[in-house]
Amino acid sequence: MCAAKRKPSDDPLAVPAAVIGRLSLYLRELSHFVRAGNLTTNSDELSTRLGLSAAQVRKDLAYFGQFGRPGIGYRCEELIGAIRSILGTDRRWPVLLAGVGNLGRALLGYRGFVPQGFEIVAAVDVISEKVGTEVEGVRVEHLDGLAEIVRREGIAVAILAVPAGSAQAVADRLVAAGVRGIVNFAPVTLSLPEETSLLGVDLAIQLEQVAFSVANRQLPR
Amino acid sequence: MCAAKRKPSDDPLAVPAAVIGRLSLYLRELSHFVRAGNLTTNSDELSTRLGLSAAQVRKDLAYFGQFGRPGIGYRCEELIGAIRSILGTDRRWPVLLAGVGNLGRALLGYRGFVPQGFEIVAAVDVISEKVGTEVEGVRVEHLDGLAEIVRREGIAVAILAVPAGSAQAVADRLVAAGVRGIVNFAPVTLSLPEETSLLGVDLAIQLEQVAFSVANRQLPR
DNA sequence: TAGATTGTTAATCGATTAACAATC
DNA sequence: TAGATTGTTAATCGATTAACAATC
Repeated sequence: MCAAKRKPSDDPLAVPAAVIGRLSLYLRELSHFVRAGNLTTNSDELSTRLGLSAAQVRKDLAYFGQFGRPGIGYRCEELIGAIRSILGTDRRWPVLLAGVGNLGRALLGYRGFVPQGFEIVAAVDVISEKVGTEVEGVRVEHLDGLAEIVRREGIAVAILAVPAGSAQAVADRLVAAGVRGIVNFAPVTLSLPEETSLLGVDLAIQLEQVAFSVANRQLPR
Repeated sequence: MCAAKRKPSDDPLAVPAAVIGRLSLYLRELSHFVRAGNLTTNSDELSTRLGLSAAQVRKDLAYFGQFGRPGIGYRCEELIGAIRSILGTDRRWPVLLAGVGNLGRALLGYRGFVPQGFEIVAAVDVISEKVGTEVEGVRVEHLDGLAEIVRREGIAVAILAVPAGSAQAVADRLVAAGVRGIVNFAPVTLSLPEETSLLGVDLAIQLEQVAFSVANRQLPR
């Protein structure tokens, strides 16, 4: 009746989340290399730049195929294409923004999304003064129109930038409207169906992590 | 002549970075519990809420001491105080913002920092039209005044929200001015002295991670 | 007391690293 | 060819989990 829940470890094809995180970093470095005019790179250069081991870079990439040539290394453009294809960013992702506050507005104006394949094509809010306005070329619509917007724009991924108090309710509505992945900037833990991808970005927590590290860093001896 | 570099594993007191990350999540949940009127909680409740195991919660906390009572659990307020003390956020951290663009402005207006002990008390930029203005009650000063600002305000931690192209140069100046930890929002890998704490938050990468997860999620069978 | 839940140890699991044959 | 660097296997390391005596 109820299918057994598969843990990640049940799936022999499962790739550790940390590997996917590093894939994004490799992609970013490779773009810099290309901009610097480099045609090829290798696991040593890539790993040194990122503070990893060369073996780790090779192993990470090996989860997905053979992208390098012994004795030569990796062709930057080729590897960029491969990683984009793995991440799924070789195509364009229309993104919905929920919550046009301070942070939401900043995200609407952020230039870094489009080159990576993401474009915020719609924004929703509940404040009537905001609804109907246009911010950074994107029309702000009412939250109530969510399902129609998601269908109209073919949206799979949303950014949640609403106040903490309404984050869970809005997240539920996003899921109900068909959104399949959410980047959540509200400082709350969301409960969502397992099949919804969720990544939390808590700005205060980022500062906390650095503060701990500063406070506990041993001084060089 | 050159002191041997200590790897984290050399230090028997070293706590895994992942543990510190979860500490922030425990703190956030505990605040919610308190707001909901709960006096005590336990490793089961905390872990379920966060999708972890109860053993992990207990083990994480055990790195730092004994905060619970067998048969009872943890007193929320008490544990909050303990975690704040561990993270170093039981005191106020004055924060410097470098880069008053779209994102910088949003961060200046973000209400979530102060309750966690962080206050942006100064902002710097290089654009002369911005210098001298006041944003969200914070005066924007010129980057050239960095060292004096850091000294004057007693700043240890900075947020870097400048364009990618100038991030490394500005980061170098932050370090030279005495900043000891940086949260970097520019989509570049920074090279900084080992003793500087660094955390990168790349907004496009957050979306990439969710996109991968959405694209590769197995549909429920 | 009986029930609940901790802190901690030992066992398991998974991820990273080292090493090297294959090969450009 | 000699040198460089990959992909991959086996060894190591570290983190998570399970289990349970201690104890509120």
